[in-house]
Amino acid sequence: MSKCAKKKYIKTNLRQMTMETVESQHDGSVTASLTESKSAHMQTQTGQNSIPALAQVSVAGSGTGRGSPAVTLVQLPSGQTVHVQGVIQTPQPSVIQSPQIHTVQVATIAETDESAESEGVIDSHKRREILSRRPSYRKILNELSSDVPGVPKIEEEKSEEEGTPPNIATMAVPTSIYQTSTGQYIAIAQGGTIQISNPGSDGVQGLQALTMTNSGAPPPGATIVQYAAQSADGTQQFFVPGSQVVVQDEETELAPSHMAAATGDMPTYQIRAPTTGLPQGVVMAASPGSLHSPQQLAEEATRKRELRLMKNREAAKECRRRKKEYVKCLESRVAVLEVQNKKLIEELETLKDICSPKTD
DNA sequence: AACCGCACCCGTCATATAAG
DNA sequence: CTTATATGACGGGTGCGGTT
Repeated sequence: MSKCAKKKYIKTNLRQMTMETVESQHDGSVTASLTESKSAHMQTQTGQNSIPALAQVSVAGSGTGRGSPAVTLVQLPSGQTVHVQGVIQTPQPSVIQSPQIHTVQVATIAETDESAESEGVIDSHKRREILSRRPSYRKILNELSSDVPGVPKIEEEKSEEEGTPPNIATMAVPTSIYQTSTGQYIAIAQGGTIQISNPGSDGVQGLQALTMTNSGAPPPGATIVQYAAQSADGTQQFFVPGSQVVVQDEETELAPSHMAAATGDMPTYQIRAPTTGLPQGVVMAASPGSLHSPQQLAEEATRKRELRLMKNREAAKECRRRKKEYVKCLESRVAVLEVQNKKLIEELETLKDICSPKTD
């Protein structure tokens, strides 16, 4: 294993471990430990505040070791003491449990000592089956959000606070999306707008838009874009319908008046008459249904693959964003539960002092 | 300055999960 | 069942701060 790989291995395991600890706290009966990678593990005991029947319990002694199930001593208001075992036990695959399941489990265990233990075993099997289907972060977070007021939910649609960047994933459904031989993406919208997304840059920042004002409205489904990686003069060319060529200027050359200039640092483009034949490196993409030769089929397959990669790239970004949000949500939840737990413990101590006079 | 460890980010692949 | 989407895992890159 190379050094880098080893580093990755350790890093990944650490993250997995911390996440599992986070997950453990969802069952409510184990310690909550949470940090993604800052490794400032704060350990706390989560309160059972959401269950009225268990409003007055003392939680003590918990095992959090990886590999040893967490056992928590819960003292019921009646004075009965029960051992509550953490539901999630290593080396169980990483699972995330919703608070609802946790509620049921704790309530069941609290009934009696022995029956609770036996039922707990059965329940754990059921739970494992349930938990083997890992819900998405969106669902988890939304569940958490419904529990904790003030925690924003992850919406299906992108929030507007992100400034609605011209993202391919969120823009009005384009007529066609094409991938060039150099990895750039060209999306042609219904209105004749050409959007060019550069790989390597953030899909948002790398997006450039062209508006064709004289393209003559090609029939839907018949758009053909031909792209040249770089012509001899160092420019980039896009061949668009109407036997025209969109040429990316090298630097700050002003775009002609017959096309909308890109704003800011965006490169400018010109529509020129096509040069002789197709330049080398041209990728021709056609709408489905018009394929003939094996070469075109191969190109179509490549295009599909690139499209899939692009989608997955965006999905991965979104997934990471959600995961971050999820972790933040858990962190805030832990903080809230810590405070609540502290209060409950203090309250319990007070009640103990009041209700249990010394029997000496 | 060079090196190292760490944290973070990204793209891709494989696969689990959801949707149709 | 098939297809689309979400996510874990992995490898690679970058930036930063500490150490030599």
